[in-house]
This record gives sequence, C-alpha cells and structure tokens, in this order.
Amino acid sequence: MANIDIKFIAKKSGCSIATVSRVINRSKPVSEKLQKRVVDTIRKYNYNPSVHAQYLAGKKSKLFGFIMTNYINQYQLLLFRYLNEFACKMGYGCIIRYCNSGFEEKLEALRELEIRGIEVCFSLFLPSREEEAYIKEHFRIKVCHMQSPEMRLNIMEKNESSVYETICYLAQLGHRRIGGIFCIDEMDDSFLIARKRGFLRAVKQMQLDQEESLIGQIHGDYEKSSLISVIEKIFVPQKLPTALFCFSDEVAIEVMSWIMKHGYRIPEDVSVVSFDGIPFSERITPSLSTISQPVEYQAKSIINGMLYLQDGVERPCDEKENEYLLQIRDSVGIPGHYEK
Amino acid sequence: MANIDIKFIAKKSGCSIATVSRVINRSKPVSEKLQKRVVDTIRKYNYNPSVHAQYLAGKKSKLFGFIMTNYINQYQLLLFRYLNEFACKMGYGCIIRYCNSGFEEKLEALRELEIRGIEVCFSLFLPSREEEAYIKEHFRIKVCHMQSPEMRLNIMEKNESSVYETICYLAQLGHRRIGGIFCIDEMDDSFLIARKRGFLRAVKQMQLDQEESLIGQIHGDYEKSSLISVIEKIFVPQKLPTALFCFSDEVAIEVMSWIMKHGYRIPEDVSVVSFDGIPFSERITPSLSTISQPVEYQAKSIINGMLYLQDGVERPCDEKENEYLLQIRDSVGIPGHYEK
DNA sequence: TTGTATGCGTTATCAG
DNA sequence: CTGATAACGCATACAA
Repeated sequence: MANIDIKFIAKKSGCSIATVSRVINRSKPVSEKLQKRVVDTIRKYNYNPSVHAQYLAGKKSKLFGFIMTNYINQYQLLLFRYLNEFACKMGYGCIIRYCNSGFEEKLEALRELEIRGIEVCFSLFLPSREEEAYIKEHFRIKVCHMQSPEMRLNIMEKNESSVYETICYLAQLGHRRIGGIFCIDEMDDSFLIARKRGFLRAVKQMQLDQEESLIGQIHGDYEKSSLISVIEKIFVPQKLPTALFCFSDEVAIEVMSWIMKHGYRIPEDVSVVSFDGIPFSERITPSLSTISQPVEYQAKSIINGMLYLQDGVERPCDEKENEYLLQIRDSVGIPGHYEK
Repeated sequence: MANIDIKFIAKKSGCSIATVSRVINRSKPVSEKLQKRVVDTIRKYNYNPSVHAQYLAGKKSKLFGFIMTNYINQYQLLLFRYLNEFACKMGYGCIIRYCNSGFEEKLEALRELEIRGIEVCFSLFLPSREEEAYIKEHFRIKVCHMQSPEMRLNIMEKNESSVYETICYLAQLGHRRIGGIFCIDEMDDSFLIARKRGFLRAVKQMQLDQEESLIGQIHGDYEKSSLISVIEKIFVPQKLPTALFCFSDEVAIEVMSWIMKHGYRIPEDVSVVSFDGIPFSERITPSLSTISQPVEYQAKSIINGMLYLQDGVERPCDEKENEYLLQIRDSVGIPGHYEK
C-alpha cells in the first residue's frame, strides 16, 4: 500500500494537494462539498500530516521542552503531569530532559532541545541573572521558569503569605515554640527563601520564641545525615518545640518517621506542618497537614505562558484559582491538650 | 544574518552541500583537508542540521516515545530518569505522554506519538494480549514494555526469585509468621504477580504460618482506606506477624507510619521488608530494608531494546549487572530478641 | 573525491 | 473557490 500522505488523500478525494492542505488548516475557504469529501477520506485512511514536513514548510514545532532537575520531588512530578496534560490538550508534545545543576550541562540540554526545533522550554532550575543573560545572548530557544513574569504565578508573594498565615494559625492554637526547617538556595531571591521570610515574619508578629536553635537549614539535595543533625538541633529534650514547620512534604515525612521512632507522639507532643500538598502527604499515618499548592492552576498558567512565548497570544487564567490552601490533618493538635 | 543551514556552511567552506552532508554523516569519504575545513566552519557558526529536514530526507527520527501511567511511583520515576540519560547518550530525545489506564486513551497517546514521527515507544502499562495484537494491527509505531522479550530484563523470574530468597532469609532469622501485602494486577501474568508467587513458594518451602489472614491484596491505584483495612486484617492484636513484606517501598512507608503510630516498634515488634529500592527508602527512620532493583541496568537494557527495534542492531548488556539486591537496613530484626 | 539534481511532505503564493 | 508550483533543509543516486 502506498504511503498515506497528502498526495494520496488528494488523489482519493479527486482534488489537489493544495485543497487538502486548506481543509486541514482551515487556511482558506473550500466549498462544502469538497470539504466533506476530503474530511471523509482523511478519516477513512486515518491520515495524519507529517509534522516534519509541516515544520519545514514554515510552521512552528508544536513541541515544548522541559528541563528537569535530577533532585526532583513529588511536587515537581505532579506539576509535570499536569503540564503534560495541558500541553497535550493544546496540541503540543513534551520533550523532556533531566539535567544536573552545572551550568555547562544545562547549556548542553538547551542545545539538544534547540536542535530539535523547539522554541520554548520550561526549566525547573531557577537561573541566576547572569545565566539568564547568557542564554538570551547565545540561544534562539526561549527559556522560562517558575518565577518568569510571563507565567503569572505570583509565586514569591504566595509562598511568603501562605507560610505566614500558617504559622499564625499555629500560634492561635496555642503554640509558642515553633521550629522550622528551611531550604538554602543558591538564588538570593527564590520562592523557597520566601517561605522562610513568611515564617520569620509570623514569629515576630505573634511574639513567639525566637531562639536560633529552633531554625534549621539544609540544601535542596541534602543528605539524610544533615537533616538528622538539623532535627537533633531542634529537638533538645528539655526544650522541645510543640510544633514544626518543614519547607516540603518529603522533608516532613522523613522528619515524622524520626520523631515517631524516637518515642515522641504526633500531634500529642509535636505538631507537624509542611508545604506542597503532595498526594503522599495524606497517605501516611498520622496524615500530614500541609499547605497545598494549586498545582493544576500552576500548570495551566505555565502552559499559557509558554504558548504566549510561542505565539504572542495572551490567554488569561482565573487568578482566583491560584490559592494556597492550608490542609489541616491529623498531624496538628493543640499543645498541652493531651494526657502524658 | 542569513539562516545557518547546510547551504550556508557549504558556501563558507567553499564546497557543495553534498560534501557538508557527507562530513556530517560520515556517509562517504571526504578528503582530509576539506573535511577539516567543513568541520571548522560548522564549529565556527555553531551549525546544527535540522532534524525535520533530515527526517524528511529519509532519516529516522532520533526520538523515542514514553507512555507513563498516571499512578506513577518513585521507582518508575527513577527508571525514567535513567532512560532519559541513556537515550540522550545515544543521541535520542524523549517525548513523554502521561495517560490513564483506559485503552482508548492509550490509543490516543500512541496516535500522538506516531504523528510526531516516532517509531518506537516504551509503555509503563503492561498491555494484554488482545491490546498488543490490536496495536500491532493498527499502528506503525512499535510499542514495547517491561516484559517485552527484546528488553531482555528477565523480569518475571528475577522478581519471583528475589522475593523467594528474601522470605527465606527472614525465616532463617527466626520469623515464622510473615505477612505479605501484594498488588492485584489486571494482567494474569505480570511481574507484580510473580512477587506473590515467590512469597508463597518460600512460605511453603520453609513451612511458615500459612493463614489466609496474613496476606493482603490491593490494587495498583489503591485508596488509603483499603490499605488500612488490609493492615488491620494482618495486624490482629493477639496474633501479630513478626515480619511483613510489601510489594513496593511506597506501600511499606505508608504501612510503617501506621505501625509506629499504633505503638508497635520496628523492628523490635515487626520487621518490614519491601521491593524497589527507591532512594526514599533509606531516608526514613528506621531505614527501610528493601530488594533494590537494578534500575540503571534496566534502563540501559530498555534503551538497547528500543534501539534494536529502531535499527535492528543488537547491543548486548552485561547480564551480571541485572541483580536484585536485598538491602538489609534498620527495619529488620530478629524476632523475640529485644526486651519488651 | 567532489558536485549536481532529485525527492521527501507540507504550506503558501500566484494564477486561473 | 481551486490548482499548479516554488520553497523549506537535508540525504543520496548519479554524474563527473
């Protein structure tokens, strides 16, 4: 059987390839009769135009690139799942590339994407100002990320304020001594740092204990041992915190297993709250209280941003859905409210 | 500035585009001098041939497709990271598509991949015989999966035997009452089922307690509540098992948090062992004993299989690396060996 | 060893 | 409204 291409369809429909093309792209009017005939044969032979030929003939690539960090967490995974879903819905394919954090390696990844004719890519890495400038100078491909203005995620403010409110809530429950585990980021001004800012602001505002020993910091790709030293720094026997905030659910889960293994009860002795709202957070026992991110909104908003970078058309998102929701579950309780 | 295409490079190198093409593809000998000149200008202008044009001119697509289940776990994520790495090393890009388990949706995903000129794709879903036949009949794209013979993973046997050996090991430690949580699969003969077979064989062989209440089954996309009923079925107060096997690390982590929350100690009261060897398994407290899969080998072997499907060239893998290793960590102990 | 010319499947321009 | 045809960037058969 012959290859099913535009020529084949044209012959079977008794018209020229130009007409078939017009039917496919709705680029120029075609008489109803002919239109129907063409559509029918396309259906009949299950014809699909070759994207490669389309691209060569001047069309855009319909392919988005995604650069993933090697230290991916479940939140990022979930985000990507939605990104994939929305990209598909808009007719775009997703080409993915894992990458270590070295700048050279990121450039290599960009090069690969560029070769494949991709024009817009999303990176889970937050680039520094210099990196961003370098890329703009040397690449045709447009790179965006969580903090790019086109994404309209308002992510810094949302992170700061949701943590602030969470800590205030704990204070209102009666917690006066709240520990916090945060992420050190290479970027001066990332949304991860914003979480710490929100925490500190609430501590000050609510006049909670401000001891330095209540705060721990670890890197994004921390070792288990360094997390444990942070926990041990915070959990000093005579002066335990009654609550603990962790910058991510995964860290919280590690911490909770440590706490329970060491004979403390959650939430009777310590309440735990974290950030992200990954599905796993409600599966463990006790279920983890967490600030759940609007992943679906974020994904939609990012894809809209990428489409904008691709074709210049703005697609507004409903800002109201951009809500960070504190999910109170079993890991949070009232201090001093249980028998010893 | 003109577009940097093969014509541009040809002009700058003072030769024809045919020669440039030959240098790029090493398809025919080119004199050393000319070769060098061409290579230099390619470098100088950072020229990259258009994959679309190459494809159109008869070359293969250099793109692999991957169909991911929506209920992805960390093991699958890790596997995909390595798949991505090895595919990149071989000059292939990875286009990814998440998908629910409905057959229609899988077909839609395949269609999308096929349109993009992809010839080989890997699916995390295990297709039934009928599904496989249907796809072969209706699609040009070749679909492979964990149990495809071309992948040479020997996965059924490896799963069965590694679980068998693990349970024997526990028996030798003195465990006589071992619980097991397994996955119900729609496929009659999947590697997930093989894990249960290995368990049952060992129980029989070592003459361990065979009560039906020691065994629980859940679906791949189980709810938390159904896991908890399974746990409660196994953890009957007067006749606790001294050890528990879980078919995946993620299930084990959920189970462990339940166990600790309910006042049992790990491993003093119950030992826990599971399957996969995801990084998170050693991060929790106590660290989780698990049968770690040779993810890196598997990924390499899968990519080799996909390359074989693409170009017919066999690339042998070192079978010795296909080893499932029981990692004994803190979650395993000797029964009756601790003070109450 | 090198160059010329054709074709790959599509879109877009220009005539009819 | 429709059809012929020139691009698009590359590989390759054929000619030199």
